[in-house]
Amino acid sequence: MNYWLMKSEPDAFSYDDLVRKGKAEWDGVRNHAAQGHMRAMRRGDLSIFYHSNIGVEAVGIMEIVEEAAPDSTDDSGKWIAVHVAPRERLAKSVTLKAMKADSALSNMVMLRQSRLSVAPLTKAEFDHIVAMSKA
DNA sequence: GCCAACGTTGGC
DNA sequence: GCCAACGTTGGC
Repeated sequence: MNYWLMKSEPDAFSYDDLVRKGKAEWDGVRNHAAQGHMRAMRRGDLSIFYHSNIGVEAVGIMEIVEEAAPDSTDDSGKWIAVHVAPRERLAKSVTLKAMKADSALSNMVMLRQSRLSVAPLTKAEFDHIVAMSKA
């Protein structure tokens, strides 16, 4: 199983919105690196849900429930999307500041390339963020 | 609102 | 195929 981190601006689509819907298409990703990561996702993989711009923090865990398929918001046929479902909200959100300050996360792809909206996490990084949310 | 990082576009 | 110009993302 693989682990991921996916960003959304909460005023467009928040973790609460995902909980309310129960399942959602993660659409609108128009970056080749991020698309590559989404193509590599498998059913059952887990992802951190991260709020960008507002909050700037990891807020929940979600599960990949459907693998890459054409993005319904794309007319060109070039882009794919996956479907996700909420797993659990983090007891305490983990801020970008806290992640940057933690040496255990110094190689995290999202910290090294802040504009990437879909990024892989190692199992150790994923577990570490979850542990931080419980500290 | 500003700016750094980075992706895309288009001229050559 | 290079690179300047420009647009977008996202943190602050």
